[in-house]
Amino acid sequence: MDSSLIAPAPGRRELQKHERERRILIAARRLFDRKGYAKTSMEEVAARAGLAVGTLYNYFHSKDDLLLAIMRREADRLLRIGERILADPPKDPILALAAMADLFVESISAEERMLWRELFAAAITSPHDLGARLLELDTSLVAQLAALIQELKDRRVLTNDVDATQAAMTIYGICISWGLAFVTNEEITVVSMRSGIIGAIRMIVRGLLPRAHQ
Amino acid sequence: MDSSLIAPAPGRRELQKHERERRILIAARRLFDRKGYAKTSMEEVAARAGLAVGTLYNYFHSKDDLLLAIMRREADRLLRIGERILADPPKDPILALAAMADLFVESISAEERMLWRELFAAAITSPHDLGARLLELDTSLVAQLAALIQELKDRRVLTNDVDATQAAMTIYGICISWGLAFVTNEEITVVSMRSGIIGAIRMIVRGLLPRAHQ
DNA sequence: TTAAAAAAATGAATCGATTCATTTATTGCA
DNA sequence: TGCAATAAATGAATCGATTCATTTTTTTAA
Repeated sequence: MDSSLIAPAPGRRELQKHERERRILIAARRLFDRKGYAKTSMEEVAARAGLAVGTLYNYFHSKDDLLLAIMRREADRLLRIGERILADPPKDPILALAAMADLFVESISAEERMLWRELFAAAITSPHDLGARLLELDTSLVAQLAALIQELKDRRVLTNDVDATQAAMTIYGICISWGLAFVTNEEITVVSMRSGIIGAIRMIVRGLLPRAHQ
Repeated sequence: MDSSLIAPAPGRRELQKHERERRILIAARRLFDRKGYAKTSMEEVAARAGLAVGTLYNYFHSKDDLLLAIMRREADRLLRIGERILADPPKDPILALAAMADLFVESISAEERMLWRELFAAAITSPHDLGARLLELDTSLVAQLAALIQELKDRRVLTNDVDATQAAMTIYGICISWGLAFVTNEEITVVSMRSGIIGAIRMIVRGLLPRAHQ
């Protein structure tokens, strides 16, 4: 008989671990989507995954942690697309920055806004834990944005006065504040969030002061 | 004998109500400051206020609601100062906008940042409840900022192209994102938050495009 | 193959926010 | 003043996240 199926063989444990983690994530995802994050209890997630509650905590430190794991995929996808834009950015600075902002818009609208809302709140509440892990993402995105702006400066498309990091943080901050508005306000659509962000970018690029040559 | 003290007189209930609300707020404030919001239980607040837990809920819908009531004062002060700035704004647009932003900085740094952090998180989690009430404040502040920008446009200090509301939302968004960074990151000081915000305002006012006349 | 060791799973217990049926206090009125 | 009506206070009960001592499974080594 095949001992790898009947009798436990070395490595079995590792496989089981992945399989269970996957099962937990799928169960949680399904329930969070159907009933909402707050209304879903860890008991329910455990039941759907065919495990005991305590077991969930061997895989994820907390309910929020479970949520982060679910949302993480989207965030990673985001960074990869960002790399691509960076490799060959649009010539127009507004379009280039808008392309980066679109990543943010897409990722935040790819999942239930309720889930992002809970994730944001959890990240704020535990800055050392969840928050720190989301911050890594922020930092990477700001770095990408800063690299793009530096590139545009080098091409003389943007003024040399500007500090690329500062500009990146500012634009990213605008994305965050629109993102927060979006996830907390059902009246804000993906379209209005997008045009709000792009409008702000256009304004920043052009400036508020009257132009001599106009 | 004085019936208003010994025997219940009409109006006694009303007085008692205010007194108790005050006692609850003071007790909660003291405990939140000393032990932190999360570590303080409603039982403790009740005990310190000399009441039963259930009674707290006759005065405040939830623990978060209690927190909001504590922070509310600061927010109202903010709006009143905003009115004053609006009445006689600095001539320089950057200084004028910075004065408004300073309000935000002051109010957020006047209390324990941990309390703002919890309040922000709670507002995000319950957008219809707490969030809606904080949103009123945001809306008022954006309106003040927009009024200021309109004033600067009328004086021809800012370009006529700009949409005052859009600019106000953008600048306010930057304040919010810095505020979030501040409350979630101990390394960010009041000074660095302030200079970050003012730097961003300067950048927005001047724009990123190269200037013909430079 | 088997027994000890290590890892993982388990679910009862804890802790805290919130609810609600019951009790107590206040008010309005005769 | 005394009684019914109303408002407020009460704390035991509920519900859910999280912990942890115990049990079960898997691995290791003889």
